[in-house]
Amino acid sequence: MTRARHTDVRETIGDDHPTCRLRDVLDRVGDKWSVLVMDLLGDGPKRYSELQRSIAGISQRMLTLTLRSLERDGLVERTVTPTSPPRVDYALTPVGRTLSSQVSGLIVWARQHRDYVAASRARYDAS
Amino acid sequence: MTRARHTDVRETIGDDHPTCRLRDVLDRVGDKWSVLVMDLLGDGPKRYSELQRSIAGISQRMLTLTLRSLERDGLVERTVTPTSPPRVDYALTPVGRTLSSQVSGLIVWARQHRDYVAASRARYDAS
DNA sequence: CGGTATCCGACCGGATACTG
DNA sequence: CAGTATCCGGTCGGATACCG
Repeated sequence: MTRARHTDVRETIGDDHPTCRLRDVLDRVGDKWSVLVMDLLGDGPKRYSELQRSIAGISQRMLTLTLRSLERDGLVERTVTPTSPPRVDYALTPVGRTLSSQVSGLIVWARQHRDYVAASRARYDAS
Repeated sequence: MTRARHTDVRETIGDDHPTCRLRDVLDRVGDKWSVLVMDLLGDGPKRYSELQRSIAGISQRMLTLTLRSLERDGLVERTVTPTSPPRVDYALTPVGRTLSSQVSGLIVWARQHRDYVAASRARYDAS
């Protein structure tokens, strides 16, 4: 939202001119909390409190904001069971699952190459 | 298998050791400029000024910082030709290419689903 | 339980100026 | 051409408090 601040993006990157859209989606992937949430939800629906426990370090504020934007993008579905106290479940939508599998590929990459990256950094910083 | 395809994101994130390295790598993907630069370099080596021209909207500062961190991570190689004026070329390393291909998967996803995402947002914002 | 509202410090990144 | 240095406004996100 209001990413328009960042000037007019008429660029040669990608084939399609509105790179803003492309960037919007990539920003979603770029968000570290979104990635972690989508990865967890790839395992199946989870309650709010489950997510909060699983992602130690995330603040209530950020968990809510993350879930809201994922829901807004149609990647996550929110289900409220009006018991008392209320129960809220989050699950990936079908489209959300397709993104989740892409993200999963990235995570696999990250795990496979983290030693390489760490070594590269050490070497770079040494010189 | 219910959770085999997932990473150990369940580890705490509060303590910085185990997961933060994973996150460091994902942050690289998360950076919007890094993604664009890697995508461009996927086509072959490029000069500094070519990148700057292709990615309209990027500041000189950010292009330099982005390239430096990609180089530090061993994903991009910097080659200086000491002519006058100097010429600097950037190219993906072999490992950089493997990440680049993951990234292109994401970009393909983004193109395929950008209408869906846009529609979801419109519907969400309307309610 | 599952949020919302508000404050505020940290950091990110654009603009600008200068250099080998 | 390919950077580095500095300033600084804006945003992100943690902490805290409160609510249905």
